[in-house]
Amino acid sequence: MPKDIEQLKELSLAEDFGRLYRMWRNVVDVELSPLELTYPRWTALWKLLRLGDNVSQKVLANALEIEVASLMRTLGQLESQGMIERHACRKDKRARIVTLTKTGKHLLKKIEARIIEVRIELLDGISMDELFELERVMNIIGDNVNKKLKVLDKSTTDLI
Amino acid sequence: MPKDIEQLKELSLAEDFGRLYRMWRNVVDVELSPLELTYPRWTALWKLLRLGDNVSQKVLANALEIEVASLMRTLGQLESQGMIERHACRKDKRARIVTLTKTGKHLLKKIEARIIEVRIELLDGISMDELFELERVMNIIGDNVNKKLKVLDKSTTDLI
DNA sequence: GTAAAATGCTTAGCACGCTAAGTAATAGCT
DNA sequence: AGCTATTACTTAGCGTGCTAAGCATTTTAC
Repeated sequence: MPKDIEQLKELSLAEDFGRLYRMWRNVVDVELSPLELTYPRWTALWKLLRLGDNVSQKVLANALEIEVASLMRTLGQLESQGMIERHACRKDKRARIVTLTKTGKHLLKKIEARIIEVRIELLDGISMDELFELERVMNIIGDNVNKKLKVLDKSTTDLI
Repeated sequence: MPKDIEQLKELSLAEDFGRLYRMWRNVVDVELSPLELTYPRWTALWKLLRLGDNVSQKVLANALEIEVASLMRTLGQLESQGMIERHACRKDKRARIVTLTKTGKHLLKKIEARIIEVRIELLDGISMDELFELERVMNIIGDNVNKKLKVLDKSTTDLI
C-alpha cells in the first residue's frame, strides 16, 4: 500500500478526529442542556438501555469505548440525579450492576427523538453506504493502532 | 437522504472519533516520549514548520484546529524547552509571533521520519483514495456541525 | 479625533478522557 | 484447602481540550 510521503505530511487525520468529536459533542450538549444532561451522561443512559439495562460497569464502559475509571464520575452524577441505580451483583460480589430508574427511562423516551434528529442533521449529505464505508476504514485504523500498541507494549515489557 | 432509524440508533460515530483520536495520540506519545515531546507539543512544532515558521499564535491555533487558549500552555512548554520563541509583532503590538529555534528545527528533522512511519503503519490497508474519501465525508460532517452550531447560536441570541 | 467595537493574547477554572495504585472478591493451580 | 493471579471496582491526580473574563491594542464609525 505505497503512499505519497508529501501528501501524508499534509494530513492531520488525528486532529480531524479530535475536532469532530469535540464539535459533535458540543452540538448535542447545547441541544440537551435544558435537561441537565451532558454528552457523557446521556450516552451512558442511551447505551445502558441498548445493552438491556442490567449490566456491570465494566460491560457498559466497554460498550462506550472508555475506561471504567472514566465512567465512574458520570455514573455517580447520574445516580445522584436519580437516573440510574447501582447495586452489588449477587453472583459476583465484586461487580456492580447498573440499572435505569423509572425517571431515567422516562427521560430517555423524551430525548430519543432529539438524538436521532441531530444524527440525521449532522449526517446530511452522506449516504448509508458512505457511512458504513467510513466505519469500515475507521475500524481498520483502530485495528492498526491496537496492533501497534501491542508491539510497543511488548517492547517495553521485554526489558524487564 | 433517507436513513434507517434503527441503524442510526446503533451508530456511535462521535465515540469512534473520540476513541481514534485518543488511541492515535497514545501511539505517537509512546513513540516520541524519549524526546520529551507530547502529542500537542510536536504537532504544534510540526504545524509551525509547515506554516512557514513566522506566524501569530492565532494563525497557529487555527491551523491546529484548537482554541488559542488551549495552545498557550503548549507554547509555554515548548518555549521553556527552548524549541520556540515568541516575540511581539512590530506591525501589530497585540500579536505575538512564534518562531522555531535552532534546537526546535533540529528536533523536527529528527522526528520527521518517525512521524511519517507511524502514519504509514496506522494507515496500513487503506488506499490514498479511501483516505481522501474519508476526509471528504468527515469534512461534510464538520460543515453540518458548523451550520447547526450557527443556528443554535442564533436561537439563543435571539432571546436577548 | 474620539468613543465604541473588535481583535489578540493571557489567566483562571471546568470537563472528561486517561493511568496508577489500592481493596475486595473470584478463579486457577498444586 | 490454600497460595497466587486475575478481576471489578474505586480513588487520586494528570493532560489537554474548552469557555469566560480581563487587558492592551487596533479598527471602525461618527
